[in-house]
Amino acid sequence: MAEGLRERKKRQTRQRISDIATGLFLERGFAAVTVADVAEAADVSVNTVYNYFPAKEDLFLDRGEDMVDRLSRWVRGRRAGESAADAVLRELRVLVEGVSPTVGLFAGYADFMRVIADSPALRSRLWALQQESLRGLAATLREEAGPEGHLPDLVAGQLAWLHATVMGWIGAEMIERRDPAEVSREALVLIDETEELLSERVLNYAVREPS
Amino acid sequence: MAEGLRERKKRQTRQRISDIATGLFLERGFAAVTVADVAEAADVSVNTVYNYFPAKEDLFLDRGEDMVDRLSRWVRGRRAGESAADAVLRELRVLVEGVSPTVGLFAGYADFMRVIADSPALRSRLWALQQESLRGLAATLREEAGPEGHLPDLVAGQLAWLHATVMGWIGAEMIERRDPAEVSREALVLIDETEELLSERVLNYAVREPS
DNA sequence: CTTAAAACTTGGAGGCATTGCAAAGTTTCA
DNA sequence: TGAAACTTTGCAATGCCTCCAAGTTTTAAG
Repeated sequence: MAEGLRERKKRQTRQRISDIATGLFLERGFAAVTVADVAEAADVSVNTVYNYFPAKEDLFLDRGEDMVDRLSRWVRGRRAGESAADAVLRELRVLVEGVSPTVGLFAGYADFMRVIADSPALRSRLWALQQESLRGLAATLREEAGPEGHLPDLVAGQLAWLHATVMGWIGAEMIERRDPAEVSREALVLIDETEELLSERVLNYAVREPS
Repeated sequence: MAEGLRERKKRQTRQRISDIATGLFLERGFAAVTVADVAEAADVSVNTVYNYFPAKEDLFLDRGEDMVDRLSRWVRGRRAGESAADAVLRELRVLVEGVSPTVGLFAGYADFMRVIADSPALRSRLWALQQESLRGLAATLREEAGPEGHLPDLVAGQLAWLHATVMGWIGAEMIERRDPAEVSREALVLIDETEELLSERVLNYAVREPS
């Protein structure tokens, strides 16, 4: 059964509102655009906007929500013989080395980050997403390596910190309008340095047994 | 020159507003008390409240602001032969072992934490304070160990994470109304486990030379 | 094809945080 | 004592967000 007309329209409307809102925020800044502005530009009522998005911040950070699962996904998909940390480091290096937009390595990311950096509300929401990511990763590690003790939470904390640190650094550099390829190269160095700060205990946690 | 009447009154008023607000929040929760309620209870106008506190959240987290300097202070005060991490671990252990209210080890902390846990706005503000603490610590480490490379930021990240993790765990346990002495004992174990996750690199960073 | 139920949209009213402004009221200091 | 400096206050306004009741549209059953 093909998905109903209703579903399709809903997704389209949601996407349209989010796109238009993002455009306005990039153009004028987060604070300078009201929800009423967004509603008008998207040709819906303010109530409809709130029907799709719980809060104004979600209009801008809608996409970043796939970032929440990223760490858990990477760990769940680790290869035989790889630890959780190995998987995270490998996946991160692949994206950074490939100058992937997924990690912010594209010219337009500067504008995006500036909007966030200038808005306390958006920064807050971003931290909240990172917290969620951390919680999710801890849950995954408890599933994969047993729920005993503090280790799942502690290792999750280390890996989430690693990820947040690298992403934060990239954001800070990109906001200076630096060349993505150059930032990519230096980010790889940062990843190396950060890896050296992780203990063996962390690096060898939750190794997937060879099948 | 004795401090003027004006200064004294200002400090008293500020303190009174903060105290009354805290009492109301503890009693009814953060969201259920309006700024107008606080103003009325403190017998001042709403504008006066905003004169002293930038936002509603600051009425509750006023005290937590000494927490911002804590890590920097500990590191700056490290003893001869001690690294930054040594100092943080030592000071933290002293407070935890002493069942100090400073680290949340007192019965009333449960109510305090519940108010925060129930309010996204307060949680946000708390993260913001932690971020500030991290930034401050990184600055301190750059002063104390030289500004080259990423190391000051990375080590600051590790130490701030350690502190936030332990404090967060204590908060979570105290919110369950557990016995402070018991939580203290277990927290010491957590600190041990966490220390084992720090690399030698971190543990030996910024050692103060024997004078 | 008709029709009732379910789901979506909308307008309107209202609560609350926060800001700006100008009119008092108070404290300081010459 | 009187002007300067600083505080407090009332008032108005903006903007986020919620609730509610009245339409509209889509679905699915008959």
